[in-house]
Amino acid sequence: MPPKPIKTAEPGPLYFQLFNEIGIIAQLSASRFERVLPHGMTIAQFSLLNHCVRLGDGWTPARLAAAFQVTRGTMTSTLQKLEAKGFIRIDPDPDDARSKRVFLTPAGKQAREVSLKALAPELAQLPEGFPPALAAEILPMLERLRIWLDTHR
Amino acid sequence: MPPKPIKTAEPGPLYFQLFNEIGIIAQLSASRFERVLPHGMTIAQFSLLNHCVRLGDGWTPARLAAAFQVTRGTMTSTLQKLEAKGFIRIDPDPDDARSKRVFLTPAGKQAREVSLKALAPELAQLPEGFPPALAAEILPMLERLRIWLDTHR
DNA sequence: ACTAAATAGTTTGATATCGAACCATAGGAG
DNA sequence: CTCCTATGGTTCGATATCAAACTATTTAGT
Repeated sequence: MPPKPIKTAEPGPLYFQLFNEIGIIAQLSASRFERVLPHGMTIAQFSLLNHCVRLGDGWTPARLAAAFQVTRGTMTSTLQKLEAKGFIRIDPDPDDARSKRVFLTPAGKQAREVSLKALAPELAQLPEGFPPALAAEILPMLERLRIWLDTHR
Repeated sequence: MPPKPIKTAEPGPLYFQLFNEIGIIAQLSASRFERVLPHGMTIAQFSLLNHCVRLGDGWTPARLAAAFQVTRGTMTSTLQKLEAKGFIRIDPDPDDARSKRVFLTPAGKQAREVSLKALAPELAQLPEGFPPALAAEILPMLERLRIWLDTHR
């Protein structure tokens, strides 16, 4: 049996631990948020409303699916839920008969506001355990990782 | 009513963005890993095998559920799948009649090896986009966040 | 010693998500 | 113009997960 090569370090376990931590944090934060969100409002639904408020609406479902890294099927489902509640309106795209456009309704904007208020106390107690400075520090690195994962499929 | 403290900035959006990135990375990495894992092997199953190899077996399902931050019901399901494939053995706990103990079988250890090998190429191309040094840098911060989220429910 | 509360594991019903198949439309290549 | 490929959206079946209810056992309080 060959002797173990003297590596600086095996990076495998490191990355594995990294993704493990990230997975657990995602799970913990999701369940935390969903607990305080108004009944029937899920993270996916709120995120979509939030996205449209912050970046403007009129997006196509396909672009929304890409933005949130979910399949188009999943996005169809999410949009149907939101439309059923009257939070969004889905119009045909005038330029492309295959496509559609998603618009917020006043009720949708209001639902987003309510959800935001419900989330606020949860976010407010976070800095005590994890200072905003730290969050600001790791955010660019996480972005970098996300972008790389996204582009290199 | 006390006057509003003069904040430097609203930390809300920052944290929101943080959890958003983390959620997307979790999703991307999970689907990435699951694509290369041997058929029928899920992240949850592999993680459990890996956990038992690295930290030793003989754990109770309840402790495993806590370690992976899933419900006991979910852990029951995962363990049943692994037991059906002959990758683990579940014995009664001699000290506590309510409890059980989970042990790896040789087949389980081997399945973990095979999965690890399947994962290796995926991990190997990661440093090009995200250097191990960066991973090592953010890992402690993520741990801190995870621990805080875990303890402060 | 007895009862109440906590804990371990399972089961059940609901749901969010995925992957694959499907149809309709758009855009090029010849 | 005609096909061929790419794209947008939907649907369907499978699955992993959760929350809640349930049984069995242990632990603690009185």
